[in-house]
Amino acid sequence: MGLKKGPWTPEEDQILVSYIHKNGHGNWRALPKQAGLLRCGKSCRLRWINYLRPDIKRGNFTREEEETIIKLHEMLGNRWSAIAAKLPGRTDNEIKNVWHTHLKKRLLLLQKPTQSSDSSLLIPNKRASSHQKIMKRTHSNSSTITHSQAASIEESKNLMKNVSIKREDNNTECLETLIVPEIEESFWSEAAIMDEKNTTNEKYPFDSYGYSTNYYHDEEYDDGMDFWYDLFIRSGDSTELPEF
DNA sequence: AACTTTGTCAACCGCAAGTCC
DNA sequence: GGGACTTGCGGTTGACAAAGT
Repeated sequence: MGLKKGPWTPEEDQILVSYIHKNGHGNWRALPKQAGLLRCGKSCRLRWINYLRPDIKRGNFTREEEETIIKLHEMLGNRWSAIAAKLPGRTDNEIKNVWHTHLKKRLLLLQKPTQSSDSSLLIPNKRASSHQKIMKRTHSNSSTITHSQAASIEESKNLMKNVSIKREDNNTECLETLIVPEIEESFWSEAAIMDEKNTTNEKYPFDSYGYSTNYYHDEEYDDGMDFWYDLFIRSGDSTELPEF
């Protein structure tokens, strides 16, 4: 009762930091009362662990850190604290956020579709609009299902093949339709081979993580994932399939 | 320019494990 | 042994900013 919630103010940060520097944090539950903070102990602990600790590393994750997260997640699953233990200065919360906002989508885009049952993750929302434009020409060949139906289709079905996703808005029917093209098998195998060999050539200005290979830079793509996204889309249309 | 949608990330919540008495 | 309390973890939420319409 009477405890504050929500974002911490600089003043609260200052109080917490100076208290811990002076007294340590023996008992988190008792700490806020002793320090004069209107927060629960849990909130104080979280703020210290995730933000105020002196050994916290700030700034974007490096490529090496991202690769480490991907590899460790492959081995450990969602054990964020265990993953964080291998990345000095990074917190489990931060790693969890990076995974959900960047790495998971990146991997899903490059994974074989049968490994995912959640079609909503196959296409980053941010790109839905341009994707919609690109896909209009294939519209006539597709059947239509609702988004929720698509999400519940079992792994046995290949969601990437001629499935359209109907979007719903405030219970109104079908405002727009997204069509996911059939992907040539060669797209996935080629991407995997390229990544394994760390190949750099004109066909692949970016590796599968979305980083520039430095050999070639196409100004059309300011983001390596745009390159892969376009390649992904084009590979579903044999008339525009790049030279695999 | 106004409104809507989407992405990001700090913070919260519930639960399980650990510790103390 | 077991109940009360504390700590730590992972999933989820919500505020805010940026991007899109």
